[in-house]
Amino acid sequence: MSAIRLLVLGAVRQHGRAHGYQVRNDLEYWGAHEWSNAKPGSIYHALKQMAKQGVLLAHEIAPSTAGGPPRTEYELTEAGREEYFRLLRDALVSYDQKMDVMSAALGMIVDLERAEAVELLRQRIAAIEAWRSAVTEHYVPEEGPEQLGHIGEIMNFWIHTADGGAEWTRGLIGRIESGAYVFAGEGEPFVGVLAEGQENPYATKDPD
Amino acid sequence: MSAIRLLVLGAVRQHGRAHGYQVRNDLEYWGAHEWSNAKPGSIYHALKQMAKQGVLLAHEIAPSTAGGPPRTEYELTEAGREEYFRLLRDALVSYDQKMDVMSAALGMIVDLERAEAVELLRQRIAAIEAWRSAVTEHYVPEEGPEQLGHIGEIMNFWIHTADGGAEWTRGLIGRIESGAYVFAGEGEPFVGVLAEGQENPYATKDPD
DNA sequence: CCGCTCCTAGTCAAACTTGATTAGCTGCGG
DNA sequence: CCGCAGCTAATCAAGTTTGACTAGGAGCGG
Repeated sequence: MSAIRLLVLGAVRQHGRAHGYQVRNDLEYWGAHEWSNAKPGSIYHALKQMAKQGVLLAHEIAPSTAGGPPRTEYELTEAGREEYFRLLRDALVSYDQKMDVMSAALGMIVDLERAEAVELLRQRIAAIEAWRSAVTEHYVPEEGPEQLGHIGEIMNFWIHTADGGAEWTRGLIGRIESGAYVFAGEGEPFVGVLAEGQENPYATKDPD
Repeated sequence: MSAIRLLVLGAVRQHGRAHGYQVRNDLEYWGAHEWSNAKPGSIYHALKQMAKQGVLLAHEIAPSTAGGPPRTEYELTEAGREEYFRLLRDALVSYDQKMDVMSAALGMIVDLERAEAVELLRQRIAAIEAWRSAVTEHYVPEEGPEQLGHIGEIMNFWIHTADGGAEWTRGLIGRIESGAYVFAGEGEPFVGVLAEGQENPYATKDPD
C-alpha cells in the first residue's frame, strides 16, 4: 500500500469537499512531501483514480477564482469512508518498514477511538515481533551466523530498525493511554487542514 | 533512487556475466524480495532499461538449456561500473529513510575499500544529523510544540528513527574499524552469488 | 499601461512497478 | 508413450510515480 491514497482521503475527508490544489496544499502543510511521494502528479492521479473507483465523488466546478484551469471538487462516498478507515487501520497494524505509510496514519490516528488506536498499536507490536523472529530464524544458516559475512549486517540493520520501531510504538501507546490528544468522540477534533485562502506557513520554506 | 538498479548491477557484476533468471535467483538468495521491490518484472525491466542506456551490454544467447524462452546475458560496461559505484556511494551516504536502498548498499559495501566505506558512513551520520536539525527547527511552530497536537507524533517518529539509524551506523563503523569483513583489495572477496546450477537454499522456504 | 515575475491549478509523457500469464521443456504415473 | 504437473525463463497489460511543462491571472515597478 502506498501512503498517497490514505493521505488524499484523509485530506478530502477533513475538508468535507476539496479540490486538488487544496489537497496538495494540505499535504505540504503536513510536510508530507518530505516523507512520502506526494508529488502533484500523484495527488491528481489518486483523486481521479479514486473517483473512477467510486471512492470519491467528483463535482465539476467553474474556472477557479484565482486563475488556472477549471477545478474539480471531490468528496468521500460511503465506500470512501470505509476505504479510509480500512487503510488507516491497516497502516497502523502492519509493519512493512514504510515510514511514509506509518507517518500518514499517525496524522490521522485521532479519527479512531482511543481504545481502538491502542489496540491497533498493540497489534502492530505483535506484527513487528513476529516479523523479527521470522527473519532471525529463517536467515541464520545452519553453519552459524559467521557464514553470512558482511551480509549479516543487512539482517542486523533490519532487526535494529524493527526493535527501534517496537520501542517507539510502546512509547506512543503509553502517551495515548495517559490521555494525550483528542480522539474521536472526545470533543472538538484537532483541525489539521488549511481553511480556504489560509496561508500555508510551511510553504516553500522547506529545508530541501 | 530505487534499490533495484543497485541490486541488479551488483548481481551482474559479481557474476561477470549473467542472465535475468540468475540475477533473479541471487536477489532471492539475498532475501531481497523481503525488503525491496525485487519482483521478476522489475528485474527484467531494469536489465533492459540499463542495456538501452548503455550501462549493461546485452548478449543474445541460444534458447536455454532448461526450457523456456531464449535467454539474454548481460555484463557491465565501463559506464556500468561507474554507475554501480556512484549508486553504491550515494546509497551509503544519503539518508532517505528507504530501508531497501540501505540494505542493498550494505550487501555490496565490501566492493569499496575499507577506509572509503568508513568515510562514507561518517558522511551518512552527518547527513542524518543535518536532516534531524532541519526537521526540528523547521517544523516546530513559534507557539510551541503543543500547537501541533498529535501531528507532533509524526516528527517524533522521524526523529526516533533517525536517531536509531545514526546509532546503528556508528556501531557499524566501529565493527568495520575493528577489522571485520574483507573489503576490496584485502584478499579473497566474499562470494555472495550462486554459481550456475547451484541450488538456492532459501528458495520458496520463505516466511511470507 | 507595458512587460515581467510569481502564483494557481492542473496535465502529460516517460519511466517504473505489479501480478498474472505465457511458453518450452522434463519427469513421472498410469 | 500419453497427458499433465511442475519447473525455467521471460513477457505483458494495467496501474503508479515522476518531474517537467502549460496556461491563465494578479501584482508591481517604471
